[in-house]
Amino acid sequence: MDDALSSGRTGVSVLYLEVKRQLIADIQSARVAPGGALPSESELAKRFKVSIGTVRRAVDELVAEKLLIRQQGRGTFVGRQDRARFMFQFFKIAGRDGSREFPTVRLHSFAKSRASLEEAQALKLRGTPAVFRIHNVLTLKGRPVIHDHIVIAAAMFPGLTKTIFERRDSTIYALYQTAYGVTIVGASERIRAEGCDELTAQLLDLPGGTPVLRIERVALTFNQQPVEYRISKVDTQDVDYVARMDPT
Amino acid sequence: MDDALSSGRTGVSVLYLEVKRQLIADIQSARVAPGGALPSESELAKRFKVSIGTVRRAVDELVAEKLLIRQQGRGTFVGRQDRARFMFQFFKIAGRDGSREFPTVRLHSFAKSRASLEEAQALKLRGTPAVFRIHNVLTLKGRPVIHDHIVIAAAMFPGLTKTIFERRDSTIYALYQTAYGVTIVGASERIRAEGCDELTAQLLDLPGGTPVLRIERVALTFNQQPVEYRISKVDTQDVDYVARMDPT
DNA sequence: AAGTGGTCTAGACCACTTG
DNA sequence: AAGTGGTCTAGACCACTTT
Repeated sequence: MDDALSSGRTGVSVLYLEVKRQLIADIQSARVAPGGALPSESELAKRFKVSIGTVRRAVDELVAEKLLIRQQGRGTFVGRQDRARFMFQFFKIAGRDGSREFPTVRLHSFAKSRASLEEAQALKLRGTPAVFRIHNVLTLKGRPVIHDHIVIAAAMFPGLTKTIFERRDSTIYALYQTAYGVTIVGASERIRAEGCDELTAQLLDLPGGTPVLRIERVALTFNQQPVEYRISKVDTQDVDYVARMDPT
Repeated sequence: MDDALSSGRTGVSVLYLEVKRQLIADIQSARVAPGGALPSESELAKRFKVSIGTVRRAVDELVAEKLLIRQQGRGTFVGRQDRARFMFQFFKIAGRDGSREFPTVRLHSFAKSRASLEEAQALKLRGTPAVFRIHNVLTLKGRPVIHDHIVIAAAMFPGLTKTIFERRDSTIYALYQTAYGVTIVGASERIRAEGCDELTAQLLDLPGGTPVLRIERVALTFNQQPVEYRISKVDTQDVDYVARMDPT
């Protein structure tokens, strides 16, 4: 993170996008660690040889994308995958009354095996590569309501073990970020209703065939690269999946 | 839409928010019609006695909220509730292969009656007010897959009849906007899985009790005011509800 | 050619945090 | 008091659309 922008002013300027790309590169390569402070805006303006307004525009977008956090009077910091952010951005389950609560997570199984074709496709991997396969049971208000099946490429998380996974002190996405430098920036989900399978019935203590929500999530890092494929089965007798449709 | 900003610079400035409020008021009161052009940015800057950059910031946000549409070289226009926008912002159902298609809509029933307690609460109305109650069947690729139950306050749509409703030439939200000046700006949804009821089974040609997606939507106009309460039952054998989780 | 939005600049002044 | 982000200004220049 040292020099002015190299881009040869390619006809169509959009200087601020070049600044933004540089900042993303600096975040991605961990030249600035999660939680760490960026240089001040005037400093960045000097380095990139642009006006401070142009830096602000680039930073504005990164703040909107939650990669950076501004604090007036203090500075601008690299965003962290903490609990609050997880609850806000990724955990869409709420009680009938609208209550939102961080779930208790119990690891049911952790294994290394080969991806199915469907899983490999979702993760954009070729063949049937080695993956970690994790089953979790999430509890809300003392009742098991979610059965998560998580699949991640072994190649992206070298040396991951059951112990490391269990001993994490925050969210799974925080583990990805701090231990493997993999920042989840978004996800896409596909949801449907189905009669629940046997494993889910057992884990959630439901009669077989009870209608459950099936949420298929692909979590993405920079450049839309898939990181995690997760299938959640949700017992929606007491909870809902809540979505807001603000103009995108 | 005539004078400079009246706000007495109340300590904390945020001038651009004042401009934004003014512009919203102008849109809401239909001083500028849907599809119509706003005055140019320099014109607005003069009227509001602010710099053009401040106008731009206000307009930027309204564009992000899809209330305004900018077209370089042409002008800035008030957003319309057309099919494209409906598909993009509100219609979240896609085929297994990801295909998105505008559904064929068949009116099943149109009636005026009283709101249930639950409906009144969702629409933030007191007592059990008169409502229009509409059942629609939506078809994709020749198969009925969605059963919509729509509830709207009669008071907000005076003179609405089955004929007016059926003869609309675009989306329901376009009808709200053009015929009643009610612009839908967002919605919140609660989703769960349940065994399908009898009416839905009949309309979607399903065996009773088949797991279906139940989507409860409250569509909102300005100031988060509820306009429409809609319960959609979706047969997710061939389609999914798709959601993107970009940082909000 | 005239008018619109789109980008960028250079700087003023304010609000807030820290030492 | 010094340093940071937050708002606002006044203007230059560019890209695009319309006449």
